[in-house]
Amino acid sequence: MEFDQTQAIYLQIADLICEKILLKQYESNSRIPAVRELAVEIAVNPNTVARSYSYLEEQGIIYKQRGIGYFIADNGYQKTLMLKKNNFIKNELPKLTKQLELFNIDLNELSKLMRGKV
Amino acid sequence: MEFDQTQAIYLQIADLICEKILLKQYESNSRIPAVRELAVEIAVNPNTVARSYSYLEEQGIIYKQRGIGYFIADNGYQKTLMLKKNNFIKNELPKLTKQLELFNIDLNELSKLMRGKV
Amino acid sequence: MEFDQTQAIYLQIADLICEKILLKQYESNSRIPAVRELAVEIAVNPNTVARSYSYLEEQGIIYKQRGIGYFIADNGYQKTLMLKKNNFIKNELPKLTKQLELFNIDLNELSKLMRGKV
Amino acid sequence: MEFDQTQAIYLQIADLICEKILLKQYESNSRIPAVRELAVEIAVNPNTVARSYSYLEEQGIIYKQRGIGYFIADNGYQKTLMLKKNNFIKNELPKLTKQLELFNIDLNELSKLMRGKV
DNA sequence: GTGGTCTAGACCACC
DNA sequence: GTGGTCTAGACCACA
Repeated sequence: MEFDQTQAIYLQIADLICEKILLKQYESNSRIPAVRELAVEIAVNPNTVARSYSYLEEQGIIYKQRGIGYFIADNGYQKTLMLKKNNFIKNELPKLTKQLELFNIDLNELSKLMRGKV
Repeated sequence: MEFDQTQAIYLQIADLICEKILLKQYESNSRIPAVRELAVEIAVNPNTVARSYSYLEEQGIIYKQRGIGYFIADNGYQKTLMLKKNNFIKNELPKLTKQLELFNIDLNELSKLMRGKV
Repeated sequence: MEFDQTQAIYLQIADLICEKILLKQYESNSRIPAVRELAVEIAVNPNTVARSYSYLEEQGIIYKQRGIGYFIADNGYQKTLMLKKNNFIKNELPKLTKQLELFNIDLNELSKLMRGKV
Repeated sequence: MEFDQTQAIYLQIADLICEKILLKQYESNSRIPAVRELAVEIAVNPNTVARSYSYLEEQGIIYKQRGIGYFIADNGYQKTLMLKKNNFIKNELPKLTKQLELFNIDLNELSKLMRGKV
C-alpha cells in the first residue's frame, strides 16, 4: 500500500479502518484483521499496525479481547462519525475557509473543482 | 508568535510569508525582513528563519542578494498563488471530497458551517 | 576526512555519495549509512550529514523510509549521471571552453596535461 | 551585468579584468576604469569593485597610483596568464579529469560538446 | 534504532 | 550590516 509521506503511517492505517467503518464495511462487534495479518497485507511493520489499533482503542472506536483480537465498538459508526466530523469542523474547516479566501475560490468554483475530481 | 505543534515551525514561517504575499502586503522585488530581525520579532532562533527563507528561495518565491537581504521574486504573487493553489487542488481537495462524502456533508451544509465560523 | 574549504561540507558529502553511486558502489534501493553513523565515520556533526541527505532527497537521488533510513532511488545511477552530467555541460563546460581559449590550450595539450596528472 | 550566484562578485569582477588583459584589450601600464565608474557601469557597490582591484593588486596584476587610479602591471599579460593557467592546471584540471571519468566522457566527446557550444 | 527539528552560539565571506 | 555554515546538544515522533 502507498502512504502519504506527510502523515504518520499509523494514523493513515487508523484512517483506513475508520473509512471502512463509515462505508459500513465493518459492523459493530465484528472482528477486524489481526495485527500481523494486516501488517503483511499492507507491507508494514507489525508494531505500526499495533500502534494504529491501540490508538483506535483509545478513541473508543475498537476494543480488544485478549487472545482473540480487535472488534468494532458498539455504535462504532456513530462514534467514528462524531469524532471525525467534529475534528473536521474544529480543525480543518477554519484552515479551509482561510485558504479559499486567499486563493479566491468561491463555493461555485470549489464545487466544479470537486466534480472535476470525481 | 504562536505555532502549531503539528507542523515544523520553519514551514509555518514560510506560510506566513506566502500569506502576506497573497494579501498583497509584500510586493515584487520589495525586501522582506532580515533573518535576524524576523527571528527576534517572532521569538524564534535565527537558524529557523534562515531555513524558511532558503526553503522559499528554492520554491522561487523569494530571491537573495548577497550581503543585502531577501526580496520577493518577480511575479511573486502569481508564483505563490500557483504553487499554493495547485498544491491545494492536487493534495487537499481529494481528501476534502472524500471526507465530505463520508460525513454526508453537501455543499449547502459546508457553506453554512463556514459562515458559522466567520 | 578532509574537506575543501571553499565549498560547503554538506555539498561535499553529497558529492561523495554521488561518486559512490557513479562508481556503482551503491545500488538502487540499497541502504546508505545512517546519518549518525556516517557523521562519526567522517568526523562531522550529524546535522551536517542530515543536510546532505535531505539535499540528495530533494534531487531525487535518494529516498527515505520513516524510522528505517535512507536508500538509493530507483535508477539512482541514471538519475545521478543525468543531473551531474547536465550540470557539467550547462555550467562548467562554457567556462572551461573559455579558459582553454584564453590560455591557448588546445585539446592535444589538454590531453597531455591530464595524462601527466594520472 | 549578471553574476554567477555561486561565486563572490568581487572575484567575478577580477576575472573580468583578467579576461580583458588576456584578450589584449588592456595593455601594460594603461589605466583601467575608476572604481566608481566601473561600479556604476556594472551596477555594483563601489566597495565591491574596490575589493576586486585590491585583490588584483595583491596578485601583482595591477598597481595603483594614489590620486590617479589603477594601471595594468608591467608584463600584465604574462603575469595574468601564468597565474590563471597555473591555477587551472593545479586546481581545476584534477577535478575535470575525475569528472570526465565518472561521466564516461572521453576527449572526442568533450571536443564535440565544446564545439556544440561554440 | 531511525530521521526531523529546534536552540544556542560561533565563525565566515560578502556587500 | 547581510546571509551561510557548522558544532553541540537536546527533544520528538516514528518503526
